[in-house]
Amino acid sequence: MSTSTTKRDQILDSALSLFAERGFDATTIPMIASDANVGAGTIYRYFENKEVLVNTLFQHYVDLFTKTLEEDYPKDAEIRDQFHHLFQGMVRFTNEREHALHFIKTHNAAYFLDDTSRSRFDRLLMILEDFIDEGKKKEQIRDLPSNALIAIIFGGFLELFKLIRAGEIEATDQLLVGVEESCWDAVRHHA
Amino acid sequence: MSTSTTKRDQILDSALSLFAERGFDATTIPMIASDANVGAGTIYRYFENKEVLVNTLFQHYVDLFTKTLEEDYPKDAEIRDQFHHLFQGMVRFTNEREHALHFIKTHNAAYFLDDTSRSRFDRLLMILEDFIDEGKKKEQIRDLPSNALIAIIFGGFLELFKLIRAGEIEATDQLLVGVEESCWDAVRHHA
Amino acid sequence: MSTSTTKRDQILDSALSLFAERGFDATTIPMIASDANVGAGTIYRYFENKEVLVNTLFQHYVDLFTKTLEEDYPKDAEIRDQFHHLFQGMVRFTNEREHALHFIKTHNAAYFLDDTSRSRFDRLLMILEDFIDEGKKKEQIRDLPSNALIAIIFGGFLELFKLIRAGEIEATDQLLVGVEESCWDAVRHHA
Amino acid sequence: MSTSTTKRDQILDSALSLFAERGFDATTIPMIASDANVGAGTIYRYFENKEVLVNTLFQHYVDLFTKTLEEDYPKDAEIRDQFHHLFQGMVRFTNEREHALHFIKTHNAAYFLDDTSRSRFDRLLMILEDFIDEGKKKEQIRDLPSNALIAIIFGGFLELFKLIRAGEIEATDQLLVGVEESCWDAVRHHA
DNA sequence: GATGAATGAGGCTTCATTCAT
DNA sequence: TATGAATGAAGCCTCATTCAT
Repeated sequence: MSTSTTKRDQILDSALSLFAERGFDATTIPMIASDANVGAGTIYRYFENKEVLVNTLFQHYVDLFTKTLEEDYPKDAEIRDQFHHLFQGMVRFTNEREHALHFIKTHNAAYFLDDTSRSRFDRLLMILEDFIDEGKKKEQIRDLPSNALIAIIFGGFLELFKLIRAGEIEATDQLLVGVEESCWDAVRHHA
Repeated sequence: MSTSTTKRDQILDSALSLFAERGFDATTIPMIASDANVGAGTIYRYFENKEVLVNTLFQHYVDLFTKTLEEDYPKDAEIRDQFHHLFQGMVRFTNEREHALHFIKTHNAAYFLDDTSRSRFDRLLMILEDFIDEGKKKEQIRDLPSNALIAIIFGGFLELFKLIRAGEIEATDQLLVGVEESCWDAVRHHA
Repeated sequence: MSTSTTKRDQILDSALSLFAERGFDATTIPMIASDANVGAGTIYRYFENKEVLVNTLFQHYVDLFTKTLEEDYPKDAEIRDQFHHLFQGMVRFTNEREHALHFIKTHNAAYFLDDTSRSRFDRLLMILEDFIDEGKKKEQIRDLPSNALIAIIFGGFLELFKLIRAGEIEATDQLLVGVEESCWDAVRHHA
Repeated sequence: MSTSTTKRDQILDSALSLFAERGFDATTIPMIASDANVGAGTIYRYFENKEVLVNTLFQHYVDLFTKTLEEDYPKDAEIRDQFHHLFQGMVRFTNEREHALHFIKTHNAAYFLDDTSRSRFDRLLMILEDFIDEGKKKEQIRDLPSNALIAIIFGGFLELFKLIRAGEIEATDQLLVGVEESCWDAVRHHA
């Protein structure tokens, strides 16, 4: 009856926090094992090696994030409402999985990512790109390169959540409304 | 007066590029030595150990960046002009020292930074904070927590320069003007 | 009375082939378990540990080989006929248990053999020694140290069967007759 | 002025004895390091990994043995004299490098040998094969497959030297003369 | 001062062995 | 009795650091 966490999940959870906090290279297998309360050898029953573990994790959260953004996406709504949907998605995803977005952000260009990981990440970017491109066509979004605009929102948003995680800012609704407005002003077309 | 690069500087230069490109943990001392054309042992004549090296480097570039932002700061000018000064500073610093800002960005929360490094980095943030706070007092900057606003500009700006360094965007003047405008719109008070 | 192979025998069979083919150290318990179609833990119901398993196996086949040589040994026949009996024993034993003699050969000086294994092996050698000694007394076998002569026939014979197992030579009757003659000429007293 | 043994040679020497005595898989790098009085890491300055070490060693001694057999080979002499030359070569080689021939013998079919090692070993066999083939043409050597005859001499000889190394037989000149005669009788054509 | 050979602690990974089911 | 998931000791190998030259 209990929502028993499997060992595999414990390992993935521990790996996520540690990779997010210290980075892949500074995180050792014994660290993950000890944090997950399993023997070091146990990790190898579930993941062929450390790189497979990090790629599995990366793909899992990139896919989850992608799903979060795509779910109930208001295809026919106003650009501003679509932006709101995406922003809310980021917020919700970050709240549910404290470290996931930061992990994705800090590892998306890493040398150890395999082709699958890279293409999953590209798919994620494409969602944002499509949104930006449509907004530009409707002249509601600035005429700057799409990836530049993505970088600005994504970068700003994540840097902000680092502060929230560090406890330096409290994530009130009011703050989030303000930040959303700020990010929107960064990308929207100003008359 | 001589322009001859000292061994110490060669080491710091090599360490900067390698740390920026691969990260601290994935960079080995022999890699730095070989890139700097010195023996591995030589590094230890100038730096007690790898952590001292990375902290020295971090402090050096944080200070240099701080100086760049402070130099000729238009204390009495309009907020918008002050923002322009800061933004130009970031651009200039990034252009002069290709890897420095990226290195600072990717390592500013690392587990191996010592107290001095952390406080130097805080001092850097304080410049931005002071600017923000003054702007808020004059009601020309949004009423959001200062560190939140810093996160947004800093985060967005750096994410953007990652793309430029990766060659995915060309850093034309026009682009920079557009990005500056975008960042400014993110923080300024909208009527 | 039943011919059903017990799990214990399946384990011993698999261990024999694997030890013979790959050697003790390169053979893992999971390999043996999987080849024997039993769980890895099951092996430990029958054998205290890997060393006990290999010693059990070694003793089993050394004893079997010993019995093969002793069975119907023509005590009162000519030396040449006794030699023929021994040689035929080796051939028969090798044919019946493809890997057994090779396993004995490659493991008879191994670091993990216990005293029992060593003494059983000595007993095997003694049969050959007795034969040699009697032959020397009758001046039908060369005057060389017994163990030297055993080494020569044993070594040569086994090296030959390695080739046969590797498929590099076909074990025709004609070949075996020739080899027997060759080995006999190596040990017999020449006028 | 001293014939200082280099560390590389110390490592090779220790590896040779240990591989010969325990086999490749049962020999650990720390064992080799400790026997050679070097740090474990030092081994990796000279050999990329354990497999490169064993292949280097194998090739070195196969080549040395090959050279020993080829040197002053009496091309135009009687078959018997050629046999004497080869046998003396084996004896000399074994005396000079106690473990080398045994190492070659026990590892020549190992799974970790690379192509170079295999082809060097084939070259060694070819010397023996050529001798045998010529002898068969002259009807002075038995009509048995060449590799079978090689196996018989090689196998017998090595088994014998195992005894000598173990101290169970003393390698007097008289013994060696007798053994040579025995081996010769094993391969020669009998009227 | 400068070097790079040498070291050994510590990381990744395997596998003999245990034990709950 | 049989299993195989779990463990952790130990093996291979890397690399920060030392030190003789």
